[in-house]
Amino acid sequence: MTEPTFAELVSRWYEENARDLPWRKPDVGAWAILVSEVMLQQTPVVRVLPAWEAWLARWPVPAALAADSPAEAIRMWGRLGYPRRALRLRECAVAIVERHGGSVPDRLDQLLALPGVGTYTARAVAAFAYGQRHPVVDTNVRRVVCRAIAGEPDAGPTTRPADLVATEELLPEEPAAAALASAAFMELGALICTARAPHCDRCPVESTCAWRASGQEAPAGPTRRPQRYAGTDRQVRGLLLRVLRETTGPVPHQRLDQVWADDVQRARALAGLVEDGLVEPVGTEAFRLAGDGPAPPLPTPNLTY
DNA sequence: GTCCGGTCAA
DNA sequence: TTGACTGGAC
Repeated sequence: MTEPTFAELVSRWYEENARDLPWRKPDVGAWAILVSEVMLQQTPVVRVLPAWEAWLARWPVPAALAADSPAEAIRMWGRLGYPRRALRLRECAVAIVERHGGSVPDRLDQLLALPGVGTYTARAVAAFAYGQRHPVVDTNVRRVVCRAIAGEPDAGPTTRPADLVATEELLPEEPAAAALASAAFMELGALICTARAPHCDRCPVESTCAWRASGQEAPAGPTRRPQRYAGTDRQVRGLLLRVLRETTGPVPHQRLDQVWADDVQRARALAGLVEDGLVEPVGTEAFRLAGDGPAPPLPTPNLTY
């Protein structure tokens, strides 16, 4: 009898303990999975859930989103944060229509070439939507592998090629089992092997965890600079965008002036939104969400002769 | 106040 | 390699 592997232990735990998330249901297509991965990039599951449902109800296929305006995408993004993701997801839909006939590609290089799709998301879609064998490494997986295998207290701030290799070595050979294991690693990091207060008493690999065995050392020091939000351009961008989102069409600049008192910072934030393609000037006195114009005129039947 | 994280551009 | 990019939960 051989000992169960690390991936087998975590996968068994996953099958008993995974959260019941809608994008994990068996009949969910690649587009829905791609949308969920982009939304989850920097955002907790609970906030993504309603936005994902609404987004896919409105745009069930990439071509539907590609045909709609950036403004509508930004509006539907709501308060998920990092609204450039909405813009990129729409650009991604356009690219999928133009390059791949409207179907989410299944090749890693083609996924990586899509706007807003990076190392993590490309592998997540290839694995979870298409059942391919790829290491899928987000911050949770990096932490799990770093602790349980290397015995180190903390993973580095970014995913490095070595992290992909270390994770790949843990995957079962069979592609579907590998995809399941990747989902299981992520879930373990999200629910048990959490950053600050891990629940080792409920961990399926506690007995083989190198970090646990070595005394569960705390991370050496702060690995990240303190993050601030209040008072930053980020906050001002958010406030400006909220006003624009809640209005259809142009908003007079006087109304935008009310969201933030500091003229210099407000102007800088607004210029940044324009620079990012989220907002566009209308004349000299107003701004609107990108493409939030009147519907393009329908071709009118020629009745004039 | 503190925590959180993938992508992209600089 | 570093920093910009949000907004909600705690």
